[in-house]
Amino acid sequence: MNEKETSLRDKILDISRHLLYNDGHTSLSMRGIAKEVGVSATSIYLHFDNKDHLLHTLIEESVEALSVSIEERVNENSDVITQFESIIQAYVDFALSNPEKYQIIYMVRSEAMSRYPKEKFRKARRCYELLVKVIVSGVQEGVMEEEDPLTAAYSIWAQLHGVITVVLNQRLDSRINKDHFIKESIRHISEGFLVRTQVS
Amino acid sequence: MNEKETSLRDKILDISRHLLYNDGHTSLSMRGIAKEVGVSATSIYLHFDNKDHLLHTLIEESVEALSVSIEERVNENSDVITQFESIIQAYVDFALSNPEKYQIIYMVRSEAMSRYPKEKFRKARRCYELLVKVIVSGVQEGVMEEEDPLTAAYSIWAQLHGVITVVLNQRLDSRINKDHFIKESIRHISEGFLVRTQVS
DNA sequence: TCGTTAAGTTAACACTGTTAACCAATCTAT
DNA sequence: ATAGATTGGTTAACAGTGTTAACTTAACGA
Repeated sequence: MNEKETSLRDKILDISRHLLYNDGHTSLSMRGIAKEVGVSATSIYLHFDNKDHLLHTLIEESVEALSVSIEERVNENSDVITQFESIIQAYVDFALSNPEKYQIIYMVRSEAMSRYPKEKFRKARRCYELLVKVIVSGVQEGVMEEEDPLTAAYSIWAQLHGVITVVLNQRLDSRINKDHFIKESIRHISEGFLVRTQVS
Repeated sequence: MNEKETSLRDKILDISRHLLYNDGHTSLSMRGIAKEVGVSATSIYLHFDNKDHLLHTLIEESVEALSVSIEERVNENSDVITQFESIIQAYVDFALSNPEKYQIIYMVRSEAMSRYPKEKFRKARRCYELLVKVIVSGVQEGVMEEEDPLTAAYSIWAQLHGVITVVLNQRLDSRINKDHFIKESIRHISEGFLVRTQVS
């Protein structure tokens, strides 16, 4: 029965994620989730301590999915520049094709995040460390010039996050083509970190 | 009396901004604001249609302050590169020295923002247009190479926003020095848009 | 001085997260 | 096999939320 029927816990998570993404996180209510799942509101408390815990679990899920998605894509090629670019591309692709999961990472912010257990942040650092390793290799091979790879890695994530936020939150000017914006932004960001090769 | 005593409306806005920034926006309640102001909860409805309207007013205030702050700083010097850099610096400085106001622009997101009156977004575009003008000048003078200045402008804002978000939300690794991170990020971002001058 | 308006109030409604108390089924150990 | 504990669910209740309706009370103009 546990095989065919997905567990209540998972059902709660799935429906919560949908509601959270579609209706925003202030209108997300335990009662609303419960009704959608078809169960009593208090049943949720059998699987999650409280609303915070539920949200934190959603975030954790998303971070894990993002990490995996990036790790899958970067191992294949061994050329350091394409590794660098494929990490960036993987990050952006994940965000754009899993907006629910990506947004959730940053959506439930400030208030609930201040209560987010600190040790879970460390899990998210896997991505950072992967990028750091690539940057270090890049510096060794002379295609990058970073004195401080850790700072550089965080800077790249931050810039990418900004770009994605603007796109997903639809704060782009209507005159701007979304795909063009993304492509140009990625180009600028990675060019900002690669040593320029004199072309002409 | 209207001179010495600040209006109730302004008092509500001030206290709301503080509460919003300090306690997060889910724990911000009309009743809480009212209690802090020292007035009945329903009195707020005499000045704002509802909670959304109150939040939107806070955002508008902040956007206005940001715009003014940037415009003040960029007019003085006429060299196009320093103009470009001073816009960026002004944006970052505003965000870091007015975290309450800056964060509020993006804090009340997703759910409330979808109800944010569209025409007010246009007000925020003043910053963008200023930056676009500078980029166009930069291209003319040959210090930049942008085919699409509008897209470039949005890309810069987005990247800066990402960097600032990471800093203000304290999602930086503890091993990273904040000021160094900011300086390096700004450098990378603006270098990504300036034509490289062969130094050596 | 009467009517209108402005700025505030209290009472109430329909929500919210969360806890306590309870119930029924299932598993476990004697 | 059966008594006891555990599991997974329930309903009722509490305190707190946004918001509306109805009411007061003061100031102002005709």
